[in-house]
Amino acid sequence: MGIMQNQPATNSTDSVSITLTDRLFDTLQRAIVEGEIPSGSKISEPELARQHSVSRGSLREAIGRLEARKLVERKPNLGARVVTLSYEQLIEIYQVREALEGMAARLAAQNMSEKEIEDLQVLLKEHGHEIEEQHGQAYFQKQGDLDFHYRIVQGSKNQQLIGLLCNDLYHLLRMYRFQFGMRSKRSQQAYDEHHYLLNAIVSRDPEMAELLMRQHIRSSRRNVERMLLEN
Amino acid sequence: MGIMQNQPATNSTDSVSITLTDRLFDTLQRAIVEGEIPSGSKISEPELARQHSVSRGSLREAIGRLEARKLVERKPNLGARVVTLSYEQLIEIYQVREALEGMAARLAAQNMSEKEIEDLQVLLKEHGHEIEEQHGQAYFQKQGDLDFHYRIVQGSKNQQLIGLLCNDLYHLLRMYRFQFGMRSKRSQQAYDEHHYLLNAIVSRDPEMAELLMRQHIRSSRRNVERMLLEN
DNA sequence: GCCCATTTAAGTGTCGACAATATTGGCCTG
DNA sequence: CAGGCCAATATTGTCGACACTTAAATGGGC
Repeated sequence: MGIMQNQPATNSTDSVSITLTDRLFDTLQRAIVEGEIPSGSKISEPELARQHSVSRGSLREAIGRLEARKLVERKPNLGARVVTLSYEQLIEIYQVREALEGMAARLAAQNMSEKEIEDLQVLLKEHGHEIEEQHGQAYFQKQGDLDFHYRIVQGSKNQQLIGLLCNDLYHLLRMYRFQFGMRSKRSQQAYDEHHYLLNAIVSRDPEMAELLMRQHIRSSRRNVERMLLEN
Repeated sequence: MGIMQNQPATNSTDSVSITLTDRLFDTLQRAIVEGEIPSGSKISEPELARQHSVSRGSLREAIGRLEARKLVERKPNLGARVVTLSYEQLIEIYQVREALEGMAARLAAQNMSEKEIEDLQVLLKEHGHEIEEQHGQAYFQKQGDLDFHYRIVQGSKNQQLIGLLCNDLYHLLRMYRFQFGMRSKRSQQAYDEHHYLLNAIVSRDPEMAELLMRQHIRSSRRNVERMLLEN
């Protein structure tokens, strides 16, 4: 299901021997991101523990990780609450993305393998077809955009960058998209921008790649600003 | 009946380190950053727990936070190891810093208050004096540089940015500085670059501020590259 | 009826113990 | 003597229980 499933670094050998806390963390993260556990609500440790049939200790470890990813906030002796989404915070996230993904694009233009670039071209072409078929309403804004960005980030080969974006920021962003119902309405433009960016990467032009990625994200941010001000 | 639980918090002047896990986390983080717990070494939960007179549960929560800050790596059923510092990873950190702090400088040029800017000018002037007095060997490279960057980041007013830089990256960087003995030898140049950057902020020129910050960090990275290649 | 102190309940922080998994050392076999 | 299988040990994962803090409820005085 999830395209950027959380598979911490060692994504090879054993996929079953995951610890209980890990599974619990994944479950809770998905529940929070998709709004199943409402934003801003308090988290009762005994209740959640019973509900998932785990010990409070394990649950607390999972909550700790959620806190590290800024999905919940915890105050001593007061408990944890799911983070409350605000307009300002969303803008902040876009600013951080602009900086980090801009750098990712720069590095990707230098470090992506020829095969990775080819695969990305194929992926982009598929996106184009889907937009034509569905007039850009369904798939693209939902998962395709993240897909494309995800590959660019991976292509940077910078583990620090990859960790920050794929582990910390993307889940927060996904949470906003779910709960604010952010359908983009500009799939065609986004597709074009992806195309230009990919061309810069094909040309191995880091400067241009960073520039285009930053413009792309800025443009996306402005779109969000407009959309939220309409409500 | 009562077991001696309460320990009147002797060692540090922490104002509000309420929970035990918090104190333990601070202690361990410092120990790791300063190399007291060697880089790459395995962390034995029973031993550390006994050594610090805490339960294994509390220790595990602290380790979990250290893992979130990428100071330790943990593999299921195998335990945690202090992260091993590598040349490549340090370069990666500098690339991330270039992106994030560049954005921070851009935002700081827009969002810093006049008073914050004045204070920063005072701080920079002090740095200048210290460089003259000590020929730039002691204080500046050690804390002054981080001090300056810290204020710029705060001045961005972007909480996401502040969190990423001051919580996640800052300690990793400090760890490298400690263990690689990174004395800069270019305090004068760094001071000049700080000066130019601050001028851009005074002029409220975001574009220029970001450009100068990125050049400053790139220059710092190249210096590190030279230094490490000499060994 | 309202306010404040005190008691009561609920929730979080911390601990020690048990179960599952990995590592060490010894023993047997070739 | 080497190498691999197996028991014994140590370490990690998980659990339930107790201590302390905060929130809620109760009751008495005005």
